[in-house]
Amino acid sequence: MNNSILVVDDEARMRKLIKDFLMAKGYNIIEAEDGEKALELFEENQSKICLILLDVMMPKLDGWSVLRQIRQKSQIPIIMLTARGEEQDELFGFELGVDEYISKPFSPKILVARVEAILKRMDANINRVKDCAGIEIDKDGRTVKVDGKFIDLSLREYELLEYLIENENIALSRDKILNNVWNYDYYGDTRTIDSHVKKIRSKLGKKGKFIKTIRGVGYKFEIK
Amino acid sequence: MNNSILVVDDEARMRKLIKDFLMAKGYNIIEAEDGEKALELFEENQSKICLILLDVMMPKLDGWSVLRQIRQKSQIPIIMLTARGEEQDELFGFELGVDEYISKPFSPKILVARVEAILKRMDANINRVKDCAGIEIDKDGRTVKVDGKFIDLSLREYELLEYLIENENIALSRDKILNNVWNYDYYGDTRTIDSHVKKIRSKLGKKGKFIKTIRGVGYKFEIK
DNA sequence: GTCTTATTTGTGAATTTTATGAAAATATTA
DNA sequence: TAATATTTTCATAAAATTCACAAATAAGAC
Repeated sequence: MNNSILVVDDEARMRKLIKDFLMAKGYNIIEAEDGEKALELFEENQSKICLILLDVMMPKLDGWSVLRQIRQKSQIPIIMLTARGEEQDELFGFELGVDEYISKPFSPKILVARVEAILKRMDANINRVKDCAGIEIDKDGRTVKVDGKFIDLSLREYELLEYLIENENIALSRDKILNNVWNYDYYGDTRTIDSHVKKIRSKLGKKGKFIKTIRGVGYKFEIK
Repeated sequence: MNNSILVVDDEARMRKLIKDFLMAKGYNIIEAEDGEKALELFEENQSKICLILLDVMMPKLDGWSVLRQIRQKSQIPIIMLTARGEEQDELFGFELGVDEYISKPFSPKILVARVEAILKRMDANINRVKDCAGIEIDKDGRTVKVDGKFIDLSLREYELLEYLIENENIALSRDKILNNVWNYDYYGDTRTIDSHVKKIRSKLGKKGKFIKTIRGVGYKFEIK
């Protein structure tokens, strides 16, 4: 779907380098060789693009101008590519809405890491609904559907389930759960979690088994 | 603990400059004035060092050679310090495992920022999963895979294995193991460890042999 | 090779931990 | 305030793990 990355750089060699590494990670790449082209392509493919990699130094329209124009209508994440000696600009760029800088030359590892870090950060904020193997959780509506059917969860049940799913594949100790789902000043029995887990499991039906018990530790949400 | 940075540069003035800024940020600095010295010091202090700042141009053994030798046994983050005009080498350097470049002259602010950015990213990645010759251990999920297949470990089994692998290549006495894996107030039979080792070995299958017996002492995890 | 010592291994009882159901306490709503 | 729903606690049942013991095996010393 929208996993295309717009790469804007006047050097074909640089574009190719970036393209190779990001395509290997499963992203689709749209290339632009200058600022004007970048704006055009962004316009055309806005719905597909999830992130822009933008070189600062370019003929015709430079990176800062492109940035300003895009920021007038979109909050899409933008990573600026700066060359040597442009460090001084980095500090001022954040005001204009730069999400991150990568200075050339950069290692592919760094490139991929930053891109993924940013996308993850965005996802967390934008993605208010998450679907885990048919358990659909809508954080705005605070509702949960299992196989398309709404199920009723009480406040604690909902929050506990949300927390578990938020931390999919991570084993959570009872203490950690209490600290995050309950108020941190809760001093009751740690076993109260078990009761809630029991209820959630039964309300999830067959999918209740995705809440795994980690003996001696706590619980983990895991689809397996 | 391991917050030392190895700074390798033939110019004493440059080393001092870097040292001053990084020490102000709480890092411990180990200095080397040439490549040979760098390799020696890295060997000696491997467990303490968390990052290497490596000048490219040096007498005796240049930065690239040092890089290559270190990469043969360690994935420690390495930042190369390049002088102006050495740009052409940089792309090839990434293949050798350079994490980042900083070109001289650089501002102290940039130096510190890059160092911290890399360390932060490494932290996030290193901590999560570790792969030792096909034994993959995920601390967040508290799961262990052997050759891609999940194996079930009980609480003690998991913690013991994690402890052994955490201390790869270090012989651990039974007392030390008891103190670290069991609650410190455990006063049972020290032979209990043996039973657990046995179970872990059998669950690891062929790879169980990586848990070595150190007669008269205890055990050691070692891939050999 | 034999003797001594340490380790491995299998077994099952004791212990620990979790699940469950139900009741008590608390909060919410009408 | 009464009725209702939710949260918490508790007791017991069920499940899984831990651990001690002892026989078998292996390693090292002489």
